[in-house]
Amino acid sequence: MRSQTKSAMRDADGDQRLLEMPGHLIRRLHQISFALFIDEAKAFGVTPVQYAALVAVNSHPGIDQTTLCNIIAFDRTTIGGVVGRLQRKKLIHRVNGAHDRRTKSLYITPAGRRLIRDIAPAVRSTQRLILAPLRRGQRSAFMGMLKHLVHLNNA
Amino acid sequence: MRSQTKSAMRDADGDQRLLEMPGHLIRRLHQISFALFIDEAKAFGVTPVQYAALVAVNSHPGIDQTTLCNIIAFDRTTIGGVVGRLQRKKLIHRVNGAHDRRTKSLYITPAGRRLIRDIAPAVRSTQRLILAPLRRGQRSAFMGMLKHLVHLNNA
DNA sequence: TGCAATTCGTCAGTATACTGACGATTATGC
DNA sequence: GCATAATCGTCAGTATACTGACGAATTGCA
Repeated sequence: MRSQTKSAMRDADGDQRLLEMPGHLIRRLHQISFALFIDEAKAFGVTPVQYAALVAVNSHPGIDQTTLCNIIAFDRTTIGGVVGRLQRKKLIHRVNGAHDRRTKSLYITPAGRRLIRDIAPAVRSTQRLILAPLRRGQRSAFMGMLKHLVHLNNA
Repeated sequence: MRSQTKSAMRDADGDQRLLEMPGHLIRRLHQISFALFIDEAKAFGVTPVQYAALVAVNSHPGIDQTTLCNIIAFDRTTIGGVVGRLQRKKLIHRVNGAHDRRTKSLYITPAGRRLIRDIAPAVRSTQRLILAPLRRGQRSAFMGMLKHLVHLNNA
């Protein structure tokens, strides 16, 4: 890489700039944290997204899909598939809304409750692994900024 | 929410814990940064992923798809579709590898070069917007930790 | 009350992402 | 040189994600 033209050097720099952009690094960290979850929780066969939906349904029995989306920040269309897969695995069940017949009310099953209980150590170790490269003091600083970025950018 | 049982309160707390997990916040920040890019660059009709691939092809003329994946940390299967869409938009072209007939060599087109040049302001403002909620001094700290997390977790 | 506007879940379409497998091709070991 | 191993791009299958549209149902307002 010593004998290239000035223009080619500028191009290679552009490449390096790309790899240090926030957007690119955030995408990669998302890939990593998703993969870590799948790996740590592989005995349970659920994804981070499915786990999030399951926890929210457990906390809000009879919740409808749109409200669920608002809590965990999913897309209204995406949740259909996620909920369908949770239902297929018999972790939740779905009934037509009693008061509003447009809605579907979601309830966790005993199997779903068991999964939440049993998967807890894997979830904790996943979150620990994600932040493991940081020093102790940096972790809370990073989490604080992460929360700040998510909440402020939501508006 | 005042008259619920102790058990229901524990459940609602579980909900709150979920929303503060690194994995969940990273997923949301990824959604946000992806959406910001699409919005800022909507006049150009490319995604962050397509932009990354285009920049890498520009920096490495004749690169094959697998090497491209290694540079920008994509999946080998995913890149097929991304490159196909860039080709359909006439931003790159793809020819069979001269030395190794298993490979496809990728080259940027004049239109691709123009797009990289013209989209630059939108890319810059996207990266700025992502970090906008942080104070000046926090931004470099956040970026440093982000790089650290990505590089260390890669192993 | 009745009609318009809104909301809920879903569908089609498109894009990213990863697994496991495969044919074609190249590299390696003997 | 030749059989074996490894690699490249791709395919099928699955999962997440978002847009725009739609029927069904509810709400709001006149």
